[in-house]
Amino acid sequence: MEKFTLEDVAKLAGVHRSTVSRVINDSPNVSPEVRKRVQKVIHSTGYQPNAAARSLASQRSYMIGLVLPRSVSSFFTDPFFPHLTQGIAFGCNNNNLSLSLFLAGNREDEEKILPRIARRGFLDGVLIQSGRPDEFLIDRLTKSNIPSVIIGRPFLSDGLSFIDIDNVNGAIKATQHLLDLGYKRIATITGNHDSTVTVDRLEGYKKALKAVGREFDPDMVAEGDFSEASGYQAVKTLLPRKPDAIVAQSDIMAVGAIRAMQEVGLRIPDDVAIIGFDDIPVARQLKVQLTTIKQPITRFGIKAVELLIDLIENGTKPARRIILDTELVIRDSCGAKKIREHV
Amino acid sequence: MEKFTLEDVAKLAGVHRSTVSRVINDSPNVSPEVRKRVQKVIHSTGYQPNAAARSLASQRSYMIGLVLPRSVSSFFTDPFFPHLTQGIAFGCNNNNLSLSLFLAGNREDEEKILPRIARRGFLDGVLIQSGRPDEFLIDRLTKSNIPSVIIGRPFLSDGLSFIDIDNVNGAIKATQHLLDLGYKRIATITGNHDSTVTVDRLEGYKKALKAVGREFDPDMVAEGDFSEASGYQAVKTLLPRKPDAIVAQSDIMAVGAIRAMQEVGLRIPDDVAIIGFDDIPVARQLKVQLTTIKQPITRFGIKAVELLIDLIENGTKPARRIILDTELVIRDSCGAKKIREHV
DNA sequence: GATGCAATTGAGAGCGCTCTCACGAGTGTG
DNA sequence: CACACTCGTGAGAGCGCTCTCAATTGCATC
Repeated sequence: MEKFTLEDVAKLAGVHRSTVSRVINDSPNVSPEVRKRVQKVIHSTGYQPNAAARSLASQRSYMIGLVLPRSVSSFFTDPFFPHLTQGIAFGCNNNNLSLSLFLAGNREDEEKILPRIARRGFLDGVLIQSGRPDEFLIDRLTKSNIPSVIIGRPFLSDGLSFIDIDNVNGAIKATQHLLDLGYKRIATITGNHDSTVTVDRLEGYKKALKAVGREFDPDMVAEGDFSEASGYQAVKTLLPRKPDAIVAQSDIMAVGAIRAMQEVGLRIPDDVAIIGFDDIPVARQLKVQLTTIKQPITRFGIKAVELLIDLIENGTKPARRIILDTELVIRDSCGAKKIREHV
Repeated sequence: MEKFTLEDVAKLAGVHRSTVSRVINDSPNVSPEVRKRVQKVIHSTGYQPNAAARSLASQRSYMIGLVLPRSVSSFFTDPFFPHLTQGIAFGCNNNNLSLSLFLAGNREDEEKILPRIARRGFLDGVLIQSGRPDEFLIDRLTKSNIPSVIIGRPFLSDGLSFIDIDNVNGAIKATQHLLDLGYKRIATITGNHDSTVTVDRLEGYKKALKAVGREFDPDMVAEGDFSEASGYQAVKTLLPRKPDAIVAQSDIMAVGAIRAMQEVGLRIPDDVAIIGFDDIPVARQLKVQLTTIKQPITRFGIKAVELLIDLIENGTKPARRIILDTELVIRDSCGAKKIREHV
């Protein structure tokens, strides 16, 4: 098992190293008998080509990186990220790629990580979670010419390839749903303002209101940070404004919001309706199941990997963009299933 | 920027490739002036050694793998895993290692992943999350001679190196705390029974009861699966037995349990006390802050990486074990801070 | 001034693959 | 039967590093 190389396989099969290489990379130019003989040896010996040698010779590592800048601290508070990571891992498994994970806790980490990521001969490409407006890692990595796909629209998307879900439209659907049900005082809990996700979902919220001639009221907006605790806090701010419905920009913030409302004895959806965003499992597990905007999280991850492969194989120019659709999932937290006598 | 190699740096610095290599790997035998000159060139050109070439020549990849078998589906329902992953990532950053992530969704994934992990020249070692009793991946990987550290005591730990927290003792502390406060009918919500975590924590619970001469009552045990929903369900089973306190084997199950109890109007800790396990952030964010057994999650991850490095550098024999201590964190969910007139 | 020794540098043989090129055998064509 | 052409295989030159060994130098020693 120790140090078993191509050469050894070749000897056992009575052919030249080159031929074994051809079999492994299923090149067409090998006669059926020889191919069979070589495959038999490979199988019986459990031979696996040396990854480093292969990378060096072929200039391909078949490994991609997933980079989470320090700004993505919600990796640990929002189940969205583990799910996304899972989707990406699936995409990698399906395409015989390996996935390398880079988590930066602080600026120092980012500095330390950067040269490792950009090192030639290491990664074929990277997926970078978009972050704040001036994202150090995105800036550096995209400049380093390594094929990169940004997960989520970056603030400056010029010339960059990215994949995102249609946040604007998703928020429109959510707000529209509440409007259709006759709610009048629709508040919203946003993520942190320095995220395009927040910006886009807020824009959708505004657009939906405008579409029915409703005035946008800044007082009906509370800023959170995509954590459960921030949803809880946001409700404290919002309650004095007497909303009858809330658009939460993430399910996990909706969970926090519900907790806060239940504490003061408000019933959902009777007193206040609430709609989330993401459709993570917890949405289904609440006592009052959460109506939400479903993101195709797993598909999102898989598509991201496929887009990156496209860039790796066919060049990064021109920049490509993929926007995935969302879906309104109606459960119980907005009262759509009851007959509403409102309006 | 394209194809800039050691040789190019050498030419610019007017020395031989070997010398540049020495500077990069800070070998002592380089004169100060030359070292300075070479470093200047490296800096000004932004040179980074080719990872594949280096791995091939040195037989070290400076990359380790984190393997999550399909049985670890709670990666997505329990925040414990993202935190652990973070700890591991920190450990890697501190030691200039890269981290490769392998998530298996099903058996097919595991088969597909295995040869990639075991490929020579790819990983220096692997961290494997322990799983079910007959874990396919653990079995295969440890047999393949790649240095491996199991995260969490495996069922069959013979000859394997692993790291775990002291689950038995942690559960003793938890149960003891409730006993000390005078609770009489202490129930417990466990994880899935085919996990050593569950087994160990249940054992601690039993031991603590026995230590004070209390009989163990199987009816006071409800099996969950470390998910919030299972904690919720478990309470439904447990309530008819009228417990006055509950040891939940994870915070997230405690959250579910609390939700269930609040729904039927039980107050915490006045009607039922509850203690969790893990000390994830949510424990602090609940209205009634959760008393819990704190795991040093980040340190756990860092230590795991260090143990693996030890195995890589000094050989895997004899097998090494690290058991980390837990800590009782007293908050409000057990009533310890009020003066109890019970007993 | 011959000798020994440490410090510094250069030379070059790998590491285990891929991939182009050359070669020989087999096939078809006029 | 000479020719071109395809197909399968072998040869061997890299890929960009590391690391051992040899060569060179400077300096102390006797």
